[in-house]
Amino acid sequence: MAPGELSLQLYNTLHRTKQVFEPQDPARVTLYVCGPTVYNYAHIGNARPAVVFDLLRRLLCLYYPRVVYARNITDVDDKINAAAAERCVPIEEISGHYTRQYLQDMGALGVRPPTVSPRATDHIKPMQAMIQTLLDSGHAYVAEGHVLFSIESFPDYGALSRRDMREMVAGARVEVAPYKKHAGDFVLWKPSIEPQPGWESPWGWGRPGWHLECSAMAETHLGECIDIHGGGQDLVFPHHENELAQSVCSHGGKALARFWMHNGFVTMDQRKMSKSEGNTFLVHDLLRSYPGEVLRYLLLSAHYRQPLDWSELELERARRTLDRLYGVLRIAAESFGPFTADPRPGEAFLATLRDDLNTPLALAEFNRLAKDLAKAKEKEMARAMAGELLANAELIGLLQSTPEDWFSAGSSDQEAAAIEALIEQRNAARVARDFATADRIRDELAAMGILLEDADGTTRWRRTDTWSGITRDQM
RNA sequence: GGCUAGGUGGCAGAGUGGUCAUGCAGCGGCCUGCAAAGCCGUGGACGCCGGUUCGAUUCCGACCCUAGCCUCCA
Repeated sequence: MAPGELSLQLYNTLHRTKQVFEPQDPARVTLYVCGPTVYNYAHIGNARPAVVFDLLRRLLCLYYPRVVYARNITDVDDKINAAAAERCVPIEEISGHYTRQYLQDMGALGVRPPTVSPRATDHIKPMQAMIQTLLDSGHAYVAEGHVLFSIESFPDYGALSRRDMREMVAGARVEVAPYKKHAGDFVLWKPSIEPQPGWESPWGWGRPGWHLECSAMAETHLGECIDIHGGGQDLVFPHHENELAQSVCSHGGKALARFWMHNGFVTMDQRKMSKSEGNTFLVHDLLRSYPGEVLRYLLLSAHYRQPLDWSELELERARRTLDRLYGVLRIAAESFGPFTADPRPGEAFLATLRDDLNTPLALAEFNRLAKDLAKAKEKEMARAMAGELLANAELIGLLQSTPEDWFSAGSSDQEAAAIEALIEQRNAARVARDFATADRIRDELAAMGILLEDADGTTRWRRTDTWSGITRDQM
């Protein structure tokens, strides 16, 4: 990437400031994002990092020939054990089911599969090797069947989350396990008892601690130092702090990641959405009422580091916005189409994204182009606007349907034919100035969830039967 | 209590030391048999108090308020 104007700036949590991103090796850019623990359906808050870092990955791919993106699957965890026990099924059944579900739900949001999706259970060997290295170098100790990381062995501990461990001990609210040397020490390996999952190890039959999984998987797939490490803000402490400590100490002091990026939360009524609070919306459920693109649009409508308050009202606005964009494309295509996307997004649009993924500004660019497209009077102009709009949309993962598919929202060909037959009848009535009949047919269609629009001598229709019921005066 | 973010028009949400965000809603108009959609135009904002400055929403300081982390959590 050229210097200066064309630079990519990313906010680095480590330094709490935006910095110009330069990869260690432009021929192989590495990105690691903490993926889901698969014990339940993903809620919309879980989807935010998936969407945000999917976009970052798409952007990086535009400038670098090879981007290796790893997003792990945590498939060994006490919550999975609990879910399995509760439903009296094998652990693999829980993790397998929710892994598939996660990939399906994220796919519906336009999230492309990462380059690798490593599963924790496939990386027990490297985890054990890392633990041994930490034991050998005096950064870890064995106590009552556990292997613990000693935070006092790592002077930089707390640097990422800016925490003073002495303060934290003073304010500790939780009872500390008696075998810990320091209250902040965390588990690398812990003993298992049936039916918990476990593996043989030099420290007895057991399973890995959560933080260790990511360190080992990142090392295996991306190497000792990765370019960008991402995740939700709530992972900064303790997860990422611990991950960083383990990796740095087992790699002779080498940094784990050069850039640390954290997305803000999705909230509900200003409160963090989380499984433990029970105030979640599952992606799986939302997809029954809204196209994935609507959810993606809403997730990208605020800057990724800002909180995003989730509401029906905002969903409806996102849908209307996409309706408008598709509507402009539909009408313009009738006169000047079909359109094809430019080979590359517009430079103004790219500049917004290169500035720490300023998606609200990027989406504003859509409005500018749509406005110009709607006003275009000649083919050349229309094609230029639509080409740029579609190229931008492709990069950001929106407007991936055709307008026809978008507005018919899954209606079968038969249904569509029936609808169009009624529209014919209505238009015949209109020509005959029999407006009573025309309006009756329109009402009939409205009852079926079909909204009509007469413009430019044609009648267009769209499905509205999954709409939320929020009316204009409520917006 | 410690730490980290943030407080922008009716709502959502960018940004900036002095000319515009953008979208939705509102208001006026065009178009329409009527609607809907679209188009044109339009008002409205920077938590509070000081300071720096020719000038601050933007920089600095105090204060108030909100959220998050400190315990599993995207």
